[in-house]
Amino acid sequence: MVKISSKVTIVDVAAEAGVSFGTVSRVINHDKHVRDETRERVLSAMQRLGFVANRQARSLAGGKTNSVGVLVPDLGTGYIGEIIRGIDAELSLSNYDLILYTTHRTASKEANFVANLATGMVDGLLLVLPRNPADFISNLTQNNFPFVLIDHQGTGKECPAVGATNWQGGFTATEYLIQLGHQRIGFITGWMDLGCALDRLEGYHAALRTYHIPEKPDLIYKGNFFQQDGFEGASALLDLYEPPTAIFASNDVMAMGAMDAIRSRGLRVPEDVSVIGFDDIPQASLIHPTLTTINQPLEKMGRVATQMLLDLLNNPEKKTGRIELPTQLVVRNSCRPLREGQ
Amino acid sequence: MVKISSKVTIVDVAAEAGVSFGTVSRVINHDKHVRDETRERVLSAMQRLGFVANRQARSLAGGKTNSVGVLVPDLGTGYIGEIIRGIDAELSLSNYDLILYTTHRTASKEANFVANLATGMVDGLLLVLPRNPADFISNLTQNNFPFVLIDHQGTGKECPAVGATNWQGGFTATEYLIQLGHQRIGFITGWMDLGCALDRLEGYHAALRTYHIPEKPDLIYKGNFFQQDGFEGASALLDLYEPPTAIFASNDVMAMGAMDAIRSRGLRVPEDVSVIGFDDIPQASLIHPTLTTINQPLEKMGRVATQMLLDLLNNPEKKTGRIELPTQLVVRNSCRPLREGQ
DNA sequence: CTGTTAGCGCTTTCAG
DNA sequence: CTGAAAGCGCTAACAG
Repeated sequence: MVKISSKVTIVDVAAEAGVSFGTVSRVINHDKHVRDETRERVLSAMQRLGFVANRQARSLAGGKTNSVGVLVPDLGTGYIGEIIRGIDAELSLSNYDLILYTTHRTASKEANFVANLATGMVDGLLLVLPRNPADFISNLTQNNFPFVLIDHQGTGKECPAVGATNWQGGFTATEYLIQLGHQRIGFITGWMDLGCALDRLEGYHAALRTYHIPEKPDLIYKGNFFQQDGFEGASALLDLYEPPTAIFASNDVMAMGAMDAIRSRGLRVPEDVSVIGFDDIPQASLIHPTLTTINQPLEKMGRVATQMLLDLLNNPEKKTGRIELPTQLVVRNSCRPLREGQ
Repeated sequence: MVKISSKVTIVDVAAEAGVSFGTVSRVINHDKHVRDETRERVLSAMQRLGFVANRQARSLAGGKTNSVGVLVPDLGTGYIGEIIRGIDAELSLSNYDLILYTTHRTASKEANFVANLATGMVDGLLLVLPRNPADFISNLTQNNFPFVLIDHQGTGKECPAVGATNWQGGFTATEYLIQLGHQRIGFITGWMDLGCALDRLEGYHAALRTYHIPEKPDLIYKGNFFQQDGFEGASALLDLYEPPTAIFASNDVMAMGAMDAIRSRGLRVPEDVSVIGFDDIPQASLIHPTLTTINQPLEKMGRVATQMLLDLLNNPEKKTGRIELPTQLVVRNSCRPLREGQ
């Protein structure tokens, strides 16, 4: 078992191996200019003494921290958890530590965070769904500080980011509903300040147009990604003179809200109204009926973003743009073909 | 806006303020031995230059890192997310950073983690649901390394930990069902290696005894906290010659599995079978019907544990034992009174 | 109260 | 290839 608080330093190792501590440092840093025999001797000394390099000291001297900061808005939903899971997985492969900052969606926190950043606490940054990234992007870019945005539509500027094909997902979901025979398809939007919400809506529009289905503005309800919006949206849609036979919610949480609204009116899902979501969060397969939705590869997005960042850390000059990972239709039990006369 | 990568050091500040850098250090560390006027001068100089102390250096020199490590098994469920949320909230109040380690429930990761620990990466440790804490506890205790366990039954040793009143929760849930008129109450256990699972079962037994309801071993199904166990457990229970009229699952996820099993047999929740869970995870209120359950104050547990740790960090000698936070019945829609002749 | 002097443990030149 | 020396930015005695 590894002993805790082993205060073995390179000096101890050097003594044990009979070399200068500079040589030990070289071995630690995989410097080529060490004779194999010497390296072996040092390595075995390290082994014997149970040496573990002191990160603090390495950072101070070397000017790097070996840890990346991850800024997330929240931890409540499984959504973000999935992304972090991916980040963590990739990071643990590369000897970087993960320092987590939560903004709780407040601007003051974000500022505080930037200050921390300035401390040189981390070598790079992973920004998950930043609230208003514009503020930071220019600052970060100017200072040439490595960072990658996750799941946020770029603000026009070219900067490293990973997202999902939201437009395609919106299209696919709508198309699926159309192919099931639905024509009156309600849509509950996400928070329209976010590019992803916009793209999903665009995808919906495009599918409608592709299949020559008349678009009715009434069928679009403006939500904000919260469950309550789903409930209210579906309620409003069902109150229409010609209510939709299917509802496409911009995220799973709203889809759940919609399902509740539908049932609270004595209707059934999917018999009376089909519901499709977006995200494929873990609970999508846990609810009843299980939710048909568009899968966003959250975990993978975390991984890819991390890879991009590590790459950036190694080649600071490297230019990288936005990467979009494919979304995918996941058919479960919340949608069914339109019945006769419905 | 705070400038990034401001390389201002205490030396710069000292020059700007016209004092020695030692004095600046004193100001940073809230040392009382500084004349107010001097302090002001330094403070304003810091302000002007946008000084931010370098954590690495402070750590190296001062022997502390100003960050606490949080070890979690996983991030998939909202369960852990809630706890982290509490930890994060409390930590952000105290200028400590949170370094997250995920074990993914593998022993090798835990070992790796201990090694990291040895590096002196963190000042203290928050261990969320450790897999086999016995290995670490002795090691940590021997080295007098500050740590707090979260939601794990102590292994008999007295050590700082926070948990919930699982026994009480088990009792309350069962009692609630009994008061609704149920007599045949099925129980799906959690992973019995965990103290919390055991306690919940004990609570169930106690309630039955208290109300003089005969205990039938058949009504207890051994699960492992996974949804699948809930499904299989409920299926098995419903296959009994005298099936239960209510099912108490040791956690919400299994309760959801149970609900699925019930419905897949054409029965309804709660009309035909009542279901109660444990935890009150976020999705408990999102599913249909909403789940009646026992609330565990996850977020608060995180907060309290963090407070304990910070306390420990300040008074290393302080002895603290296990703290149990109250669980609470949350009545929603998955239970109803027993009908005549049921 | 404040300046000075050692390091903390390691990376990086710069000589050999 | 390897040793020696100079810091990284800060804390913590120790003198005044």
